[in-house]
Amino acid sequence: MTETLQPPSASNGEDPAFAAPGAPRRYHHGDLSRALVSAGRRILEREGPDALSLRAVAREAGVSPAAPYHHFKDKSELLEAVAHEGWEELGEAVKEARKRASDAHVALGEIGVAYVSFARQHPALYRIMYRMACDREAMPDGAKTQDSGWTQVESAIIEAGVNPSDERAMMLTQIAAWCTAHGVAEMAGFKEFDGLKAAMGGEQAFIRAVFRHVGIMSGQRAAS
Amino acid sequence: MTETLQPPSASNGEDPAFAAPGAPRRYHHGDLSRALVSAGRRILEREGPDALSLRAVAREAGVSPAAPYHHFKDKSELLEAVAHEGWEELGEAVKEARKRASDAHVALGEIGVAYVSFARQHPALYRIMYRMACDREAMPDGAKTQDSGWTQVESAIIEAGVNPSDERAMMLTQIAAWCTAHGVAEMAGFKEFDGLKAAMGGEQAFIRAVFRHVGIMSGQRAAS
DNA sequence: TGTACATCAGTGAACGCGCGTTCACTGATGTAC
DNA sequence: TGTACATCAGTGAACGCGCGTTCACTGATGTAC
Repeated sequence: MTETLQPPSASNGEDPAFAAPGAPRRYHHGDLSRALVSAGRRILEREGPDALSLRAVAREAGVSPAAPYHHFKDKSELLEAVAHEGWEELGEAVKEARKRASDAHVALGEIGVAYVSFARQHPALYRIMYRMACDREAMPDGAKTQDSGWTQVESAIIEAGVNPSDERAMMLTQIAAWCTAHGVAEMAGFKEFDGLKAAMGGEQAFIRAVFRHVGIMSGQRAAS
Repeated sequence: MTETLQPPSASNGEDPAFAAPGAPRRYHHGDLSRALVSAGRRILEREGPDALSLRAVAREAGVSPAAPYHHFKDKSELLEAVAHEGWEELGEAVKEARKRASDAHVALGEIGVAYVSFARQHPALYRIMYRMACDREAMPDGAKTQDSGWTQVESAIIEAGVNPSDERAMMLTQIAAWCTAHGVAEMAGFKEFDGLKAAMGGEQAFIRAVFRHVGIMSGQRAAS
């Protein structure tokens, strides 16, 4: 039995949490906390949000159902961690999009497209990110920390010409942007739109067109 | 035992499905199918979407867990029926809003506000309406029948000046309208917006302002 | 109008399942001397 | 450098629960004669 356990200086890479699937695992995992979160994401990707149970996550990580309790208070804390990672990556994508945008007037649009693209690439993850936010009826913490999507959008709005001391205009523009992006993100996959998507040469073009049509994200109304 | 059963000509109103809670029920229910749907809605209202199990619905309707199977193939068919009723009512609200709108250029805005108001008044119902739509990645059937929201919006778009034979513009405007409405509907409850809502004198005013800010729903861009 | 009988719409007990969580435990690790 | 021991991070069995669904059943209804 001890034969299957490896010494601390195992040869399976520097991060034992991501050892090769078949490789025997050490009794102490190394970084189970992180491994659980990424197991959760794998389940989301493969089986969707409804399959994301605590037991399934433990199973996927190759660990007993009780093990997660050494790292998370309960199931919801684990799910929050998964969602949090999602928001961080979404923030990263938004940041990149903003960097890419040549001028301030197209930045909001680029951000919107990046946002929706992320949601469409990780639909199950996005779903639980939002479900947890809706459950507490608040923006996710991860969306508002420094460098997060929220902050990025705030800067982009200012750069697009909204007076930053006009609190109401700032807030309304933020809200309008988020609502639009969320709406498009959740509905872009609907079959009804397949024809239009094809006619436009892909989903990316379709998303752009919807944003352009909505107006706000193109920047021209941002300074209303 | 037979004493608690009533003859067919019971005195508890014409619709036996909605008899007074305490009143003894006949063995044959009368309209269990409908009673189950409204029991489902009561559960949604009271306990939220996660509590909506088939057993809970049967319990709420005062019937054994097996009874629903005489009316619905399985759980999901029952949930579809609940969602369907939701879409019908939403369509009704949209229709009313359109009637109320004095001129074609404000109709889309009015529709948007009505849509969001419905979602906000029945958040749990709206949640499962949408969840089921997302599960099959398509607009709900109930949204597209005659007199439904979809049809109403279509007409409103035409009246607002979009050329009905320009399929792409029609479709894009439809999509933009739905995405926006959905986004606002799901996010309007977030705590972050409480301050702004209060400053504006209520949620209704807030919703209107967001739509105005987004642009599309005010009609001025509908004829792009 | 009364009776026999098929059909309808319920009952309630049971099935197997996967879930979240707890518990006493044990192997592995790291620190003090 | 070696040893004793506290602490950490796992195990695996068990708990009670509510779920969706099936089943043989039975009471109520409606129809044919």
